Amino acid sequence: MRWSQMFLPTLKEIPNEAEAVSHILMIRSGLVRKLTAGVYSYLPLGLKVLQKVENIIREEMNRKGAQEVLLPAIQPVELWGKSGRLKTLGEDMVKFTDRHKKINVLGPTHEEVVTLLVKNEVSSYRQLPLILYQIQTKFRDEARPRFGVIRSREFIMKDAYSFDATSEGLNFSYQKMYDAYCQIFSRCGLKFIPVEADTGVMGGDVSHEFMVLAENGEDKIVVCSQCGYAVSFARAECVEPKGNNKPADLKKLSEVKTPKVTSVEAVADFFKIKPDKLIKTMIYESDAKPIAVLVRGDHEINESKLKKVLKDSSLKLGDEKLIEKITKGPLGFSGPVGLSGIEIIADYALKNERDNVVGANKADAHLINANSGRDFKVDLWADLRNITDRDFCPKCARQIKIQPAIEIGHVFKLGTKYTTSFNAAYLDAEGRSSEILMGCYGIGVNRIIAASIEQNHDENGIIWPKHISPFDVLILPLNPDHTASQDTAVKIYEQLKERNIEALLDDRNVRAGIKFKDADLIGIPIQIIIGEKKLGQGKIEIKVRSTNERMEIAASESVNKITELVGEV
RNA sequence: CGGGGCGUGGCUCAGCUUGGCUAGAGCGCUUGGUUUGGGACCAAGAAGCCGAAGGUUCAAAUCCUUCCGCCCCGACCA
Repeated sequence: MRWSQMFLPTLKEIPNEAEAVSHILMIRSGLVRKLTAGVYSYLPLGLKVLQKVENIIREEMNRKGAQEVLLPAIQPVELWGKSGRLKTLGEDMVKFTDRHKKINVLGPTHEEVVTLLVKNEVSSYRQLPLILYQIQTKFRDEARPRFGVIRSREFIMKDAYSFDATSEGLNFSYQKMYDAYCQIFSRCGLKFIPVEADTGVMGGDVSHEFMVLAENGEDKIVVCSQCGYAVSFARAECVEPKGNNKPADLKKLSEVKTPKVTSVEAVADFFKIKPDKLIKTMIYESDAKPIAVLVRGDHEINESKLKKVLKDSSLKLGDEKLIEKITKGPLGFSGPVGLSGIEIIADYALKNERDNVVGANKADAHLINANSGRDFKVDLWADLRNITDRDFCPKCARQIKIQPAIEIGHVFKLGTKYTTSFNAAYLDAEGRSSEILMGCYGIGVNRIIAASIEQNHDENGIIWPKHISPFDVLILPLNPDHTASQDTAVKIYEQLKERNIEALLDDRNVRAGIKFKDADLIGIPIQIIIGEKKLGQGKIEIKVRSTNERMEIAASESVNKITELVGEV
């Protein structure tokens, strides 16, 4: 491709709309342009990268025996009512009413559609296992699109679905996809970490996320630099403290007037203590029954852990009315002392706490020196909170780190969650009917690009890993008026083309400085620099973008040398 | 959805506090010339109903009201 013919608008300045590095660089290097919040056009250079990534994905998926399909984006809303996800996905779904007054959704994901398809076509164990995948645009009306293509409302996803007769089969399919993902991300040149993950609205029990550490990530993962243990933040286990020894010299429980002091910070401030001496009491509603949940003042309740412990996925935080009914006190003054007719469940971290401050269950009052066992009874101890960076690794007990990351892939063992809703069953060799076991596997294709840039850039621009670079080499004849330079450049360009090496020829009639700056910005791994003086000595220069390494070689040998380099860099 | 910021040629921004003459700069673009290894220089140009609507005023980019859009923080989130 000749640059002068290419629609490749680069920007010198940092666009007003972008803050994250990958976002800034994607716009500056002419990969994408924004249409509206969370909606982007891909320009030729951006599309080339996208296609490279998609091809890697296709190769690895096909290698595992997955078959490509293309499922519809327009889906009747009833399908979503059937699986119960109309509610769970809620506002995130893009809906429209057609001329027949029927409501449709633009697919945010395709479990429903694919399950229905398979239910209708598969009825025997002989047709299993089956893995189907597609690469297609998904729509989600995100509450807050962010960081360019990292969280957008319209994005490209590779989604795959496995169907198996047995749980061993599901495990095998899951492992195949897991391995394919590692292969794909490695080939894309990403440093990634697979972590155990929460299943969220997808359902199922086992799940792994593939994370790329990046400053502008929206997710958090917990990593142990000692033993390498890594988990998603939501799932990270907090270790139960050893022992449960309350000394005998506990202080006396007493009430203190605390007018209008409700928040943890305010209470800590009022008593001039650290928030960790407080116990937060939250009233939840579980299976229509209220339950009191206690965590330390400086900790956050992790609702998905709570749901698991209580085996209740419909759990929700109680409203003001419920709190008043249960505690007989107003919101902000709840405490465990004197609560009756309600189960109390407490976080492990409170086990070794003593003489804490708690709400008095009446307006404008708190209790000091409250102690579990003596002043209130805990019905169940459990791990109920989010991990913090002061916690220790559950595997090796060293200090952990919490780091921001971008989720580029997620795999789930769904089991029968969808096949039950859609009654998708098969007959086994004995003629017995069973539900099909499913797995689902997603990759955020656009995110791979953003994540790659987050991970591979410098102050001058992008540095593409070789397999997803839009071109293999960039040829820069510096002086547009110097015929010998131009001729040499064109010759190299043509010869590379014959060898199936993709080159971009910067034949623009602009000054050298502009070519150099743009070259570094768009980040093609190998730059072939053809200058008038050096060419006079029969030499051209090669610059490796990632290392900044420069070498001079004889113009006559350039094509061989470049071919060699393309294989290496 | 809550909090904050912003909206002025294609891009980055000044002007707005304290209303006033013809709305500015740099980059980019067009034409001509000089230049040619890290975002050149000179000259001449094209390009804006100052986000939209309404109001106040002799007079509004500037003040007031409403709306729209974009970005950031949070809530939420395969």
